[in-house]
Amino acid sequence: MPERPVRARTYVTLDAVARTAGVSAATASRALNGTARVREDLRTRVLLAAERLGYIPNAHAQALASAQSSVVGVICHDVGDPYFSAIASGVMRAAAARDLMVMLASTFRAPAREVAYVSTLRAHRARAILLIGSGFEDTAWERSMAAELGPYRSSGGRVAVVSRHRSLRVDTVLPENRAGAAELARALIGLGHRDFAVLTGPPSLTTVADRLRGFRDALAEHSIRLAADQVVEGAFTREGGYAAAAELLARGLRASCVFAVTDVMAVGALAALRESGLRVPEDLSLAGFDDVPIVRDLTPPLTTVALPLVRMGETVLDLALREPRGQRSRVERIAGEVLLRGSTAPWRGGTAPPGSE
Amino acid sequence: MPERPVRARTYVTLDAVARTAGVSAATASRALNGTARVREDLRTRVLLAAERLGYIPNAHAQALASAQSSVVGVICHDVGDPYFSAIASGVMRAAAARDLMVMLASTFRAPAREVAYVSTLRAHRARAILLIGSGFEDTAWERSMAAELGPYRSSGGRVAVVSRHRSLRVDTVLPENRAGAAELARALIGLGHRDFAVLTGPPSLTTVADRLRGFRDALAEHSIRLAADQVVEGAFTREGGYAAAAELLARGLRASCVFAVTDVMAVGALAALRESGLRVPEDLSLAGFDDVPIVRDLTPPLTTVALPLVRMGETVLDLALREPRGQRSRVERIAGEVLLRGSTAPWRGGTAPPGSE
DNA sequence: CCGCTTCCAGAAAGCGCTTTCTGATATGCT
DNA sequence: AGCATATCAGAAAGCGCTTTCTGGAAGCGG
Repeated sequence: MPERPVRARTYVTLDAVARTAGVSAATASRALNGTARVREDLRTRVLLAAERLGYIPNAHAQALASAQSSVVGVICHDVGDPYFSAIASGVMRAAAARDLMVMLASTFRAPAREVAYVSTLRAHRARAILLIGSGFEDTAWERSMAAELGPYRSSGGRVAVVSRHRSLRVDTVLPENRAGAAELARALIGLGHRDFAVLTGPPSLTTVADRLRGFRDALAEHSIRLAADQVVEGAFTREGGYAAAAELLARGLRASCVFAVTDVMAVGALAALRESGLRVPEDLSLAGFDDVPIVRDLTPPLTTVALPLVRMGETVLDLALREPRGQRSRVERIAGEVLLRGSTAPWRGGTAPPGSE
Repeated sequence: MPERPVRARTYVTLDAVARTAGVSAATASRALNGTARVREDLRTRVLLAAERLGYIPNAHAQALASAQSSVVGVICHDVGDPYFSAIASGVMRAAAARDLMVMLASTFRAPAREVAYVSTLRAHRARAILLIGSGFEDTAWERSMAAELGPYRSSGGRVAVVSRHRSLRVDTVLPENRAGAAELARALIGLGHRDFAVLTGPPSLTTVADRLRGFRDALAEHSIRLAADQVVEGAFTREGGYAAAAELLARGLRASCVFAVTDVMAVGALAALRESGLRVPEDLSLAGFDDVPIVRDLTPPLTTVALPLVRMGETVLDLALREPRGQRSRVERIAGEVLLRGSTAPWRGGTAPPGSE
C-alpha cells in the first residue's frame, strides 16, 4: 500500500539528483548552477547523477524561487509579415546570445489583444516586453496599455519598442522615418519627377504620419504640393496596398511617381498597377520604404528606404536589457538609406502616364 | 523594526487579494479561475479586490502548483525566412485560439542549438513542442533528439512536426513533396520542356530528397533523364539559390527549365539568372515549390507548388494537442497545388537558351 | 425533529526549486 | 598551540499558487 500520492506525471526532481549523488538539494543546486563553490568531487557526483537520471530542471520552480524568469516577450502585429519577421529574427538572435527564451505574440492588429498579451507576459514575469511596430491611436488602448506597462516597469520590467508612439515613454528604436522619406523624395525629384501620389497607411500611426510628413517636407522645398486626391489610404498589408493603388487609379492618377509608405504596400500596389496595364517604371515610378527582404528581387527591384531590420531587432532587446541610466527613456535612431533601384526611372515627360484614364 | 525580509521586487499576490476580499486564498483562487463554485458575493468581492490591487497571477507559481503550463514551443530554422514565418503565423493563430503562449526559437540551422532548445522547452514544461522544417541528417543529432523527445513524450509532452524525418515517430504534417514535385514536372513537360536542371538543397533533408525523387519519377514516365551535372546543390536560402544557379551556369546550362526545390532558392536563382542576361521565361523557365507569400508578386510570377503554409501551422498545433489515439503517430498529408504562373513558358525550340555558354 | 447528504469556505500540504542561515571543518595568524 | 577567519555543506524557510482534505452549515426526506 504505497502512501505516495499518485501524480499523473512525475519528473526527475533536484531532490532525486541530490539523493543519488548523496548530497543535499542545496548543494546539488549550487553544483548545477555554479552559483557557489562546491567541492570538486561532490560537483562531479551531482553532474553525473543529473546526467544519469536525465534531470531537467523545472523552469517554473526556478523562476518562482529565484524571482526571475528567463523569458522576454515580443509583441508584433503578425509574424507572417516580412517586416515583423525580419525584426523578430533579430530579436531571436540577440535573445539566444543572452540565453533567453522568446515568447512571441501576434496581435493580428487587434488593440485589445495586444493589451491582453502584455498582461499575460506580465504573468509570466517576462524580463522584458518588446513592442514591435506602430501603436494604435486608440485612447482606450493607450490607457489600458499605460495601466499595464506602468506597474510592469515599476516592478522591474523592461519595455522597449520599435517605432512606436511617443506617448509610451519607453526606450525606443526609432527609424528616421521623416528624414528617410524626405531623402527619398529628394532623390525622386532628382530624377525629374514633379507629380507624386502617395499610398499611405492608417494616418493615426506615427510611422505613417512621419513618412508622409518627411515626404511632403522635401516636396515643399521644391514648391511641389501633393494633391489631396493623390494621397490614398490603405491597410499596412499587401492587400491594403493593392486596394489603395486601385483606388488611386479610380480617382484618376495624376503623377509620374508613386510612393507607398511601406514596402509591403508597394508590393500590392505594383500588382494593382500592373493589372491595370501600367508599366513600372516606364509609365510610372514606384517607391517603398523598409527594404523588406524580398523587394530587391522584384522586377523591377523596388526603390526604397532601407532599414536594417534584423539589427533593429537585436537593438531593441539590447536597449530593453541595458541598465537603465536615469529616468530618461533612450531613443536609438536608425537612419534609413535610400536605395534607388529599378522601380524608379528618370522622368521622361508627360505627367500622366499613357494608359491612365 | 520590521521582520519582513526585504525582497527587491514584490508583486501583488493572491494572498493579498484574498485578504482584502476577506476570504481565504483557496477561495480567491477558485473565484478567479472559476474552478469551483463560489458564493456569488464572495466571488464579486474577490474580483473587485483583484481589479483594485491590479493583481496579475504568477504564471510560474500556477504552473508549478497545477503541474501544467500554458506554453507551447516552436522550433524552426529562422523566423526571418518567409516559409517559416508563414507557418509560425499559423501556429500563433491556433495558439491564440487555445489561450496558449508560444515560445519561439530559431536554430539558425545549428543541430546542437535545436537540441538545446528542446531541452529548454522541456524545462519550461511546454505543453507541446513543434518542430518546423526538415531535420538534420546527423546521427549525433538524431540520437540526442530522441533522447530529449522520448522522455518528454513519456512524461506527457506532445510533439508534432512539419515535414520532418520519419525517424522521429511523431505526429506529422507532411506536404506531399513527392507527388507535388511529380505533378509539377508533368505540368512542365506538358509545356513542352524536355531538358531540365534542378537546384536542390542539402540532400540529407527528406524534403529535398522527396521533391527530387518526385520530379525524377515524373520525368522518367517520359523517359527523360536528369543529367548529373544539371543537378546542383545549394543551401536552403536565397543566397543558396543564387550560388547554385551561378554554379549551374558555370557548368554550362543545358536545360530549358529549371526547378528549384524551394521558392526561396528560386528567388535567388532568378536573380542569378537575370544577372547573367537570361530572360525568364523567354530564355529559360523557372519553377519553385512552397508558394511562399511573395513569389506571386515576382515578375514573372513564379510557377510553384502551393502549400497552405499558414494552415499547416494551425494544423501542426492541433495535431500535437489532439488526444492521442493509440500509439500510432498520425500523419496529416498536405497536398500541394501546382500553380503555373508566368515564370514558366511553353517550350519554343532550342534546348540551350541563347546566351548560355 | 433528527440524521444523512450536499455544498462550499478555509486550513494546510505541497509543487520543485533557490537562498539565507547555521554550523562544522579547514586555514591563517600571533 | 589557540583563537579568529574563511570555506563550504546541509537544514529549512520560503517563492505564489492549486488542490486535496476537513468541517460547518444548509437542505431534505422520513
